Amino acid sequence: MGRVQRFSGMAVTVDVVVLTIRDDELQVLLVERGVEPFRGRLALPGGFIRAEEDAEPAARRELAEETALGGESLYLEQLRTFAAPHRDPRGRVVTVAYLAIAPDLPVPVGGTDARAARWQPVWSVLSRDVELAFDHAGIVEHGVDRARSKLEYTTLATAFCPEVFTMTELRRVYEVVWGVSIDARNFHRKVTNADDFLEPTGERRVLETGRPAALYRRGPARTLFPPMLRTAFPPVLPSDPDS
Amino acid sequence: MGRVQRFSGMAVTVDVVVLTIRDDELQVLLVERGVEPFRGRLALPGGFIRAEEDAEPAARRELAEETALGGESLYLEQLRTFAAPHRDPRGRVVTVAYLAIAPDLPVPVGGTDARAARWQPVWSVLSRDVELAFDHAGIVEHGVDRARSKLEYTTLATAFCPEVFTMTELRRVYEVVWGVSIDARNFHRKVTNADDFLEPTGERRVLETGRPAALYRRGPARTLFPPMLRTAFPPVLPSDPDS
DNA sequence: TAACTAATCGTCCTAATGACGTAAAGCGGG
DNA sequence: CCCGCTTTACGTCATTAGGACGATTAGTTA
Repeated sequence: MGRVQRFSGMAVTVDVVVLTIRDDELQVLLVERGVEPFRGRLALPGGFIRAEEDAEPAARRELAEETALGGESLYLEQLRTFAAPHRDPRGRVVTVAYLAIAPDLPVPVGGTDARAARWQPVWSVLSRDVELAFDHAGIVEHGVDRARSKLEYTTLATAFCPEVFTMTELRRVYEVVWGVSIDARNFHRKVTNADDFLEPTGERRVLETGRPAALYRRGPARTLFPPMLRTAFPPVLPSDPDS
Repeated sequence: MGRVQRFSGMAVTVDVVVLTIRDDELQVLLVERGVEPFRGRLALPGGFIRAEEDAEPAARRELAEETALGGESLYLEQLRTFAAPHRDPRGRVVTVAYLAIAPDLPVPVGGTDARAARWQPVWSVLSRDVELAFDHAGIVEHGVDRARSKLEYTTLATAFCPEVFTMTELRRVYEVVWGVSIDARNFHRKVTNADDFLEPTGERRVLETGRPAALYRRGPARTLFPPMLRTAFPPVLPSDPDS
């Protein structure tokens, strides 16, 4: 059986948009590039898929190598593939982009790699205040768009939360990602009515102030019914047929 | 600047899941393979991305070459990328899968290519009664899944319809793709209330029997609000909306 | 003990929608 | 020309989801 490279040999990479909520802001994980092209510029963590490796394991491996983010508790889904002919000045590079959602991490992630990994508010990327390498800004846009959509009809919001969390923490996820404010009482009613979205742990957490909050963990449901519909669509991004 | 093939040279292809509704069934467009591997087996239309070509143009080109389907009125969106190391026995082939939706075509499509293109009911693929080449059965599953979901939140259903269509034709799209039956009167009310989903043409079509039906064309809306929620999720396999 | 804060529960009212009845607009046959 | 048949179009009713917002609860700190 002949090798196929004679048809079209292209480099294939993975890039990961890791989103989290820090300081009541939606933030994305970026690494500073140590080599040309775009040396010193911020970019998404990622790298080449190995010869005997599927795309998703490659995404988890690159994430672990560059940002010391363990893949275990990390939500990861394929976003879309970017294949514009000249998106990489080195030659033909096709990248499979992934979207990851992480809870707010107790320690700032530092790569085992030479490059420094850091969290950056997504608005600074979407507004182009921070310029990313390659077409990574567009990839971040797609990732944020996907996350915003999936909060509506899936239980993805819990991926932003730690193992156990309060109702208010979950509500903050929606508020921060969507950029809206939500009535705490209606949110509480709706979320507790949705089947298998949340499981009460029975425990409660005492905060500095106010009534102690009940603690929940994610339920088995992956789709949300009835969905959390955004009545008004906040200013976001250019429209996109995907997601 | 060095070439990048030294990192990981892989063949990159596109494959297209074209869905339509024929004979009140959801059908997928397949081509018979003329070469090894899987010679004679049915497969999705597709082929290698050219050196200076983006993925979506490649999908439209392959579709035109193999199935004589013009890309103009065709809805096309990226589905996802399949990159399992041994999905192609010839070597490392990564494929970017696309989903296309077409109205029922007046003439059966014949490829300008040597291979014959034909429509096949999706249930025959999903049930594995018809075995496709490579991992294409799984790709079809993803495509059908995507189409079913997007009927809920987007105006994708109109992509199954011709330029102008009746309310009943649109309702049949939902019934066939979801495999459910829908009350014609509630559907009519809901669809006409949704903003910018449909535009009445003012014309009406006289059929052999029954009251003439008003004709509509797609409105500008791409998302559907309020969405068409599936209350019950039907079995994925054999669909029989009648009876 | 009072003041304060945040979480939780409850009430009202409107919009959405499932179930289903009924009228309208074409046909063919007597 | 009316009648029965078929399919589309419109209406009614009852239930439910959900937005706005009042009131209560359970902790804290002063």
